[in-house]
Amino acid sequence: MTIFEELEWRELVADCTEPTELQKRLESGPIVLYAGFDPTAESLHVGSLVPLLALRRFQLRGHHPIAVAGGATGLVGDPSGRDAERALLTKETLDRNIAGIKEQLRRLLDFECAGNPARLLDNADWTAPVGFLDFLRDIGKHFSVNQMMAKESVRARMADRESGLSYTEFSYMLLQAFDFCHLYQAHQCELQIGGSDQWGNITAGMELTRKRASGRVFGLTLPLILNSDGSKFGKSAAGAVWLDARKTSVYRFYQFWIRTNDGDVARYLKLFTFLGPEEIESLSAQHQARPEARVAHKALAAAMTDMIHGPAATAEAVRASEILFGGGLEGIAESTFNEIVGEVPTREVEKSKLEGAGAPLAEIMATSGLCPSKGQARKDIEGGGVYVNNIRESNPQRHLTAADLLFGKHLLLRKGKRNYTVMLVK
RNA sequence: GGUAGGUUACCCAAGUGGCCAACGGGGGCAGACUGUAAAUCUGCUGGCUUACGCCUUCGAUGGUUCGAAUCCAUCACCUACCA
Repeated sequence: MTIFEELEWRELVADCTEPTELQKRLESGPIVLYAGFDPTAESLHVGSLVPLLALRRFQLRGHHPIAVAGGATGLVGDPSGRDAERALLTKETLDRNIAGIKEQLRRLLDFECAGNPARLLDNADWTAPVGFLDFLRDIGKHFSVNQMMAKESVRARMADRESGLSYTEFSYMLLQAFDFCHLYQAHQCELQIGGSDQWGNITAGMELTRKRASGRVFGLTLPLILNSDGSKFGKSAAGAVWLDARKTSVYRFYQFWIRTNDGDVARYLKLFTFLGPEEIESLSAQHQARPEARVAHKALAAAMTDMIHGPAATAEAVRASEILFGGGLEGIAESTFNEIVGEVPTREVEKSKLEGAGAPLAEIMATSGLCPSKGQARKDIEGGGVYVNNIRESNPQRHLTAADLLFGKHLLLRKGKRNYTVMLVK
């Protein structure tokens, strides 16, 4: 299977310029390719994994990947796929975001391997030194406003009278086009990959490269991942699922994948893991035979957590999940329980609160963060959605005392099926 | 600069003097059924309160009124048309 066939099999090709020519080029020898990552937050999220892993897939086949951090483009803001003007990021925020993202890119690509190590570049390096007048003359001259207006990202915003489009964002595609052209000239980069919303930016870059450097380059876009029910992939109740363990704990990250819809598991194994056709076939078959065992879900969650957080952290997340979803807590050993402390969100509570008559369960639920307010906590308790040490507690008058503590210092609070918090008494 | 329209809860959106903490939809949370799935059905969805009830909220500020999301004035922001 060639790299292109692999991408097609994984359903990773949304669109591609001159597919036949590109395939020929890919088979004729290693190619330099790049993908850009916008520093809109200090961490990448699971959605950004698609292009990033695509770079890695190319690297594994001997090609030369370049990850570009958008130090320059991030200052301007990409209008693609956005229905409203972005707030400009401050330079300080941007610096912090870029630093965070660079670190994550470093972990997922191989920068050390012999032959085709990955490279990490920042487009501010070649964009910042260019003066405005030079940019207008050298780059702007190659662009037709008529064509720019026809691009989907621009047209959508022009059509939407409510939001409009600032000159700043309108210019974004020139910056990204300049990147491609620069990378072609400086690093012989012949292919840009990106999300399907990047199509307009990519083709703009191809055109500029052709006009300005007489270079023939290719573009390939990856699909926007949607859940089978049409909702956006990568959003959980708490918001985006981040790669940074400080923003999304390892346990939550693992749980995110575990809870994948049945209809999506096989597809996600192809999209996000490095498992081959045989392994994925086998997992799918096992899932079909015994869906309740969720073998494929576990394989997906373990593979992803391992990829992002490493094997040791994965083992802990798996273990914590087994304990919490494995049944009751009766007879559980303290050492076993301790494995979930810290893995699951953990909060502290004053020991004095639980003395005497104790503290109202509703209040503890609110301070645990599981319920947004005491009133809501009371409603949740009455509705049967609250569990203390994994036993349902439906009396809103319930008070918690020292007698409820596990091992003299812990409370395991749960709301709904899968939201846990450990309270640590101190 | 002129004219017209708009700003309501997480989002969309109804409400044009008291029956408004504010219709409806979406989203979210919870329950039932299950398999930590999907679909379906049910409840909840400003805060405090066991409850009666109290408090804060309809762009901002001030005013009219027994009473304002609703009327008036000023200001801010958004949109369209004109210049």
